[in-house]
Amino acid sequence: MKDQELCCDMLHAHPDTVKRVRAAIPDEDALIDLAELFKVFGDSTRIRILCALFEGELCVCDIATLLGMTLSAISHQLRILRAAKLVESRREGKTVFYTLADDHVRTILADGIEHINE
Amino acid sequence: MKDQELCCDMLHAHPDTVKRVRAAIPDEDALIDLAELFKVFGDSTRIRILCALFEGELCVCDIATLLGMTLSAISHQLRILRAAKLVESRREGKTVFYTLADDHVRTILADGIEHINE
DNA sequence: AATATAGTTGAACAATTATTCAAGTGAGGA
DNA sequence: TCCTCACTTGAATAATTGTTCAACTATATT
Repeated sequence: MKDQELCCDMLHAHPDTVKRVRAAIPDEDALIDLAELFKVFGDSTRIRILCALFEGELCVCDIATLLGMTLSAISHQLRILRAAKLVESRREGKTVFYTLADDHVRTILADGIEHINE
Repeated sequence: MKDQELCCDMLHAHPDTVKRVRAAIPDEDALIDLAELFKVFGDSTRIRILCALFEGELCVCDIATLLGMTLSAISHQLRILRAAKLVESRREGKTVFYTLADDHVRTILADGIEHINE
């Protein structure tokens, strides 16, 4: 990140437009959080896990079997999904079951699918 | 990606559940495309560009000024946004103006914001 | 034609990240 | 208590990716 003067001389930038738009953009911290959230959706393993959980509660071993991946790989991804509050877990004996945390997941994925299918 | 047998012995996996869910999950190619789309949203520079374009058409130099970044960096990101069909460009003399390609961008970002603010 | 400006592009570098491997929990059974 | 199973975790590695730098294109001006 450099000074604006070093970017280019910026003589061409439209000062009024820049001023107006700058006032309207959300603060940078909020946008970083937003990017972090979408980063979580930006991996096909995690998307596949979320889609699997659309059908209901699943244990880690079921998810691993479904995706043909190791327990370890799935567990690492579930950790990221948990941190983003997209999934929740409950233990029953030796088994840990995962579910979708809320309906935002469905909504966001549905919007994405809509954009692709046009 | 390994054979399922190598993942773990999978004796614990619930075969009926696995079978049912496997039938319901979209095919892998579609989910890879979906992940690619969200990957584009998963960067705060690109999110900031999209938010700036909410306010209307902007030239590359304006965007660079707004974000305090180089023309080159912005141009690289605009290329990715164009490839994902999230923005469109038109040239007017030496200047290239960018706009949002459609309303899906607004919808997807709004859903993301909603998830964060809960 | 020569120059300047707005923007694009390719290569290189640094930083991030998904998966693997090996070791570690925690719960149930013998 | 010892063992097994379901899962978690940390470190290492390979692949991906954002920014910079330098070179290039395209348009306008003189």
